[in-house]
Amino acid sequence: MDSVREIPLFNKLSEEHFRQLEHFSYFKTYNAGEIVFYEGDDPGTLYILVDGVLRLYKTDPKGHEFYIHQFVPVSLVGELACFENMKYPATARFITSGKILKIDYKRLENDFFKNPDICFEIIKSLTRKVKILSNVIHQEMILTSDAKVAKFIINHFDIFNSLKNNEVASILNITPETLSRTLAKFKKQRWIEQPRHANTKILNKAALKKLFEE
Amino acid sequence: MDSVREIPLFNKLSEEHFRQLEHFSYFKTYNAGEIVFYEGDDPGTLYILVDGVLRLYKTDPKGHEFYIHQFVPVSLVGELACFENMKYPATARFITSGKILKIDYKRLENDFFKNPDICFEIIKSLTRKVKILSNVIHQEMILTSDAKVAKFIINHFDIFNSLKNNEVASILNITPETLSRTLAKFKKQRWIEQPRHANTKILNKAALKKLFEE
DNA sequence: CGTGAAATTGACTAAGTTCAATGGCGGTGG
DNA sequence: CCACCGCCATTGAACTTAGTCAATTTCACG
Repeated sequence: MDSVREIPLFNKLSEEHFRQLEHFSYFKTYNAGEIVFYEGDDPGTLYILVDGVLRLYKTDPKGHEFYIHQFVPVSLVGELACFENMKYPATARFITSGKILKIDYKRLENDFFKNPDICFEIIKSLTRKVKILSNVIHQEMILTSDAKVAKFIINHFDIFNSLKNNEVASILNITPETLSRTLAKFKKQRWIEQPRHANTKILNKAALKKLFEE
Repeated sequence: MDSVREIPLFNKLSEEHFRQLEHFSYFKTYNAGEIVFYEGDDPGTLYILVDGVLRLYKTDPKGHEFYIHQFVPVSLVGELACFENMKYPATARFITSGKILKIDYKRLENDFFKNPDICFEIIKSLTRKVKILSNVIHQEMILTSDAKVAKFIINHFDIFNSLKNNEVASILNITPETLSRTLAKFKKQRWIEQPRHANTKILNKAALKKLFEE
């Protein structure tokens, strides 16, 4: 994807707007591990993720990363900070290599947002984010560690199997030790099975579900 | 406020739309303590708070209320559940008596959302919510209890003074005991002072700030 | 005053994290 | 081929933070 014209968010833009947009936006490629913006950075740039996986996280005073979400293309990122003119509330780091369209927000004409199609896309994006954050709150504040692990195994079984426990723990915002102990507990109850060199098997889905469905 | 015509969200609506809207919406008054909807309820109703204070909270498996936000008029509530057709992710309860406009979402014509002014209001409402939830995550996941209390004292000094510690604790999602101990700690450090029958005095704002600004 | 709610305090508990030790496993290089 | 290295996983013990429970004191207010 090399042109703003290919971005779904803008698919109904007028030719005039396209030409404007091209003047104050550009594509940038990133390597895995590179930071797009830091929590606390001043706003002003709107990001559209067009390639790669972008992780959003906050950092606590002890330096621990608190995982919030991983975006996949095509996603609008950073609009809250821009709309509200507040510092970015989280850090964005590429997990894979990727590409982003960077847009100078301040130079976007207001009438840009008069376009109903753009508005609709923005509403969709914001709605997704409310949902994401609402889920984060549920997962982190309401569920116990056991419940989080059980939910992840059931709802993201393939991801669970493809990632190292290390990575799973970081997504769940628990330590690898806690994950290890929780899995040991599940195995002891014979709710799951982890044969050597093979995928985890769920033996008692109902028991696992009971942990996170009240 | 007795007419949909007075609601800012709709102030640019056509006469035609007003008449439509009046057909599938109605005002309802509530007493303090009454529930507007429960977490887990099926969606379908859009709420516009026009009078009173409405608390949004989740309930954890132990039955504790997890405070998320208190809305004041005029606020759109429940739009996420409606847009995404998902169960309400939290419970809404009136703290004071109040009044709400209930709108049957399914009967809203799609062209309702073609109205740019409506879209703009929805974007504003969603933006507010992303901000609210983002703050909730910061407060609850990143800050310690001490930091939460310090932040609340400084940023909501008047509210802190006007509420019972009981209430403050519930807003901060900590127990009254923890709040009491934290305040005792602050007093011992001479960061605050609490003369009998008088408002709390902040003696060392910088020290308090350092607790929640990294 | 007296009564019931709110606040305080102490001892204990619960849930997870931290730290440290150990074991497994795969890849690499002599 | 195997010894070594580094990363990951596991396990135990101590620690941290805040919640729980219970007893007591304070307070507001009729």
